[in-house]
Amino acid sequence: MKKDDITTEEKIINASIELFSEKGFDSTKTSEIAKNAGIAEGTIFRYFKTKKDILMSIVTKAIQFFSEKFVVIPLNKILHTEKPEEEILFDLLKDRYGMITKNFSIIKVVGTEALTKEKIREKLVEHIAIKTLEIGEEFYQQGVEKGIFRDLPPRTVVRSLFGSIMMLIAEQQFLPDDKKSKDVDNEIRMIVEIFINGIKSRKEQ
Amino acid sequence: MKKDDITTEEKIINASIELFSEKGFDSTKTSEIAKNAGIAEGTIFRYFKTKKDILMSIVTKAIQFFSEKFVVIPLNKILHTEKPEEEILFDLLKDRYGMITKNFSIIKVVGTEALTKEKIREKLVEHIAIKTLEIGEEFYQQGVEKGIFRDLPPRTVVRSLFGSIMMLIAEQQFLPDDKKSKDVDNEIRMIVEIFINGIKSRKEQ
Amino acid sequence: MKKDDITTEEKIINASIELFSEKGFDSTKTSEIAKNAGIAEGTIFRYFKTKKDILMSIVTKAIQFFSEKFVVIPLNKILHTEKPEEEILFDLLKDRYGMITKNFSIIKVVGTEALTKEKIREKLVEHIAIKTLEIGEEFYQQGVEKGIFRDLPPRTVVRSLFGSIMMLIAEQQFLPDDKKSKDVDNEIRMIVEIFINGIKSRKEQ
Amino acid sequence: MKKDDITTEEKIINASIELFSEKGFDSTKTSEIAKNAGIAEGTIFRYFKTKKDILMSIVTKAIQFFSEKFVVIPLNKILHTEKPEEEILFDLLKDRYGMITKNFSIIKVVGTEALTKEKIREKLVEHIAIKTLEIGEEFYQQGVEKGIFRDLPPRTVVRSLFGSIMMLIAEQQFLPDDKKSKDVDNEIRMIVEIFINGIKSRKEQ
DNA sequence: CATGAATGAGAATTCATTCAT
DNA sequence: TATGAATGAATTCTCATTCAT
Repeated sequence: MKKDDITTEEKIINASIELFSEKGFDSTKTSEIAKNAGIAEGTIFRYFKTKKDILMSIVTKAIQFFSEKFVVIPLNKILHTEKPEEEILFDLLKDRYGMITKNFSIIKVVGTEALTKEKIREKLVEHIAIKTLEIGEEFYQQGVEKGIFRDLPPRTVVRSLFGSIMMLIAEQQFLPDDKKSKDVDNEIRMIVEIFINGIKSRKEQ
Repeated sequence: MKKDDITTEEKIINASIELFSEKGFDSTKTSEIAKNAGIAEGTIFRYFKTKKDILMSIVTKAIQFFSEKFVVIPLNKILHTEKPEEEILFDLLKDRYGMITKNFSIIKVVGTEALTKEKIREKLVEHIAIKTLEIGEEFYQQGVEKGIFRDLPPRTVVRSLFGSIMMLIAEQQFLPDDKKSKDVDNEIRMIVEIFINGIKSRKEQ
Repeated sequence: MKKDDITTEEKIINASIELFSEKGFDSTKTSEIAKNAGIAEGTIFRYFKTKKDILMSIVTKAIQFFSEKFVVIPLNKILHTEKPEEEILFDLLKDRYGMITKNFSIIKVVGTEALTKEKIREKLVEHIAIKTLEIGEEFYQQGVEKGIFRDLPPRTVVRSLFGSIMMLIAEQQFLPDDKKSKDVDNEIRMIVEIFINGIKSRKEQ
Repeated sequence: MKKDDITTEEKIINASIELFSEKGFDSTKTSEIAKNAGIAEGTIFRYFKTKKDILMSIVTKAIQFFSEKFVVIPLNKILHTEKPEEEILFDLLKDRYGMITKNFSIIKVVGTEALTKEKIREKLVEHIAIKTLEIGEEFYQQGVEKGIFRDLPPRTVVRSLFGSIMMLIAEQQFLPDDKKSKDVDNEIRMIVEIFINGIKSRKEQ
């Protein structure tokens, strides 16, 4: 692996992700992709038959990547650990938070396209959303069986927790600096705490 | 005022919302808007200088509409009621859920544009996001003062609850029928319950 | 003749002359003509089949008007007077200058159109240019016969004098105030003087 | 540098000058420019952002070109010569006549635009009209100082002579062949003669 | 393989003209 | 007769894609 070992195809993909996430697919011109990638416009079409193929390549790679990261890896973590559930949850969510944040550009691209393209939405739902929920539900069920968690509808629990984390990510991505939380680690910890213990005052119980 | 009193401008706006939300702004042709609105293509430009102006009009109207619905109205509901907090929350979230679901097309349009357009994002954050959070935080603080809620960071609590509801909405909008929850009312009730009581087994306490 | 005795057709013509001379025929929209004339856009087409017909009407009227003013009237003045030639010339040119200046808008319109429209140019040449030259030449010939003027090619003399006056008009119309001559009467008098006596120093003779 | 070294941009400019001068800017379609230039319509917009930019490019280039030809070059001719004034004038005017006639298309384009566009008119006045007058006045003043010319208002003299030449050009450009002068050289010579000696019969003096 | 000028199909936009009221 | 909203043909302009070098 030499230093400049980035292929022309990768240059195109990277430039495209950056521009698509900034301005959207349709508003990004192939001339801009070329300039951003440091290549000639015509060169793009030696690697991708059409502009749409670039998008599809990004989407396909992203779904593969995230389906692996979200689905395969956590399974092992969850099943083979002795830590308390609160810790497991914190680790898991922090890991997810980091991964989503690090790859936010590509997620924005895929997510935006999913809004209007049935096919992409279906793949996203099938390969990531459903499986992620299933793993979460599995984890929750184990807790229920161990008597750690109450016997609530797992889907509802998992979906809600995931929503809380997504909202934290949205806040960090879209709010101006002076409006967003500073200590993300602590935010994640608080979210887990709230989920586990609820917000009701102890006096009430 | 005759029976079919829908102005040409409204026809254009409605057709545009439908198409923009389905296919996105750029992929929607003005010829399609015209056909969908049942008017000639040229007529569009008597009402909107450019295609982009249609989008801007939709966004502006939407922000006005939702800023009123989300910000002004709930304040009264929250401050002048004697119901238990759990009921207030349920009513409020159900109301929000209904409103978002009913106007999902327009929200999709505005949301999608906000992803790539700084200006729109700023307006959305300023007029809706921040204010909605503030009202939620106000409500939570009152509960804390009354000793009903624990003294947790209000922003975190509100954001998490809002995220949970948004995820329910996303599920309902994007998952295929066989994968999504059937009884939304009950889902909302569960979400409130989880938030208030947490998921920890009673035995643990 | 009541005060507001200006017909709708005249309103359209006047508004059109003003706008055509300011912005050109093609750049003037019928909507602007209507607004300027204080009528509805559709009304224009009750009086003129097409926008081009307005222009043609203006051009035709203008050619009629100027052909009368330039050709018929001066003939009499020239033939039935006892004043010295220098005075006749001054009177004639001052009269022409005033008429052109007063009607400059309409002349600008007709002139501009003549540049690109063969038909209009032909009419202008036939009905005004040639006849004006002929009258001038006739006047000059009389002077030659009387021994007042040298026997020079009449066309050259008349054309040159007319050019000098036109250039004065151009200066007055197009130069900024601080660059143009103040005393037009005197300018005309000077032009006549130069033509009659030349610019050569007397010492030289 | 190959034989047919005319750039695409030049093709567009040349085709545009030809068409604009024939039919006017607004009546010339970009499709016609493309056909006339032997290129695809879209190619035009690789070189000029808008159709108007073609016009502006022509105007700018023309003003530069003529300001150089009219202002810089003649100064030297006038100041460094020993010929009699009549000869200098004839040479100068013949030179101007040739240049204007050769570039009449482009002058027609710029002139027409100047009639309706303040900005262009200002540039034309500032860079060409005023300077040309100044040079003429300088030349005349020298003659006055040498005692060759009478002490008349230089502006009036120069403007009038320039007007006479312009009218000759107009005649040549716009009158039908059978109506216009045949021997232009002689016409120019006559104009100079008339200016220098006037039209008054010698007997009168 | 890379280039970038040229292409042309397709989209947005303009505006004179029509016509129901 | 006057109106002005609606029309749609005509035009400008965009940009992904091609292809000769």
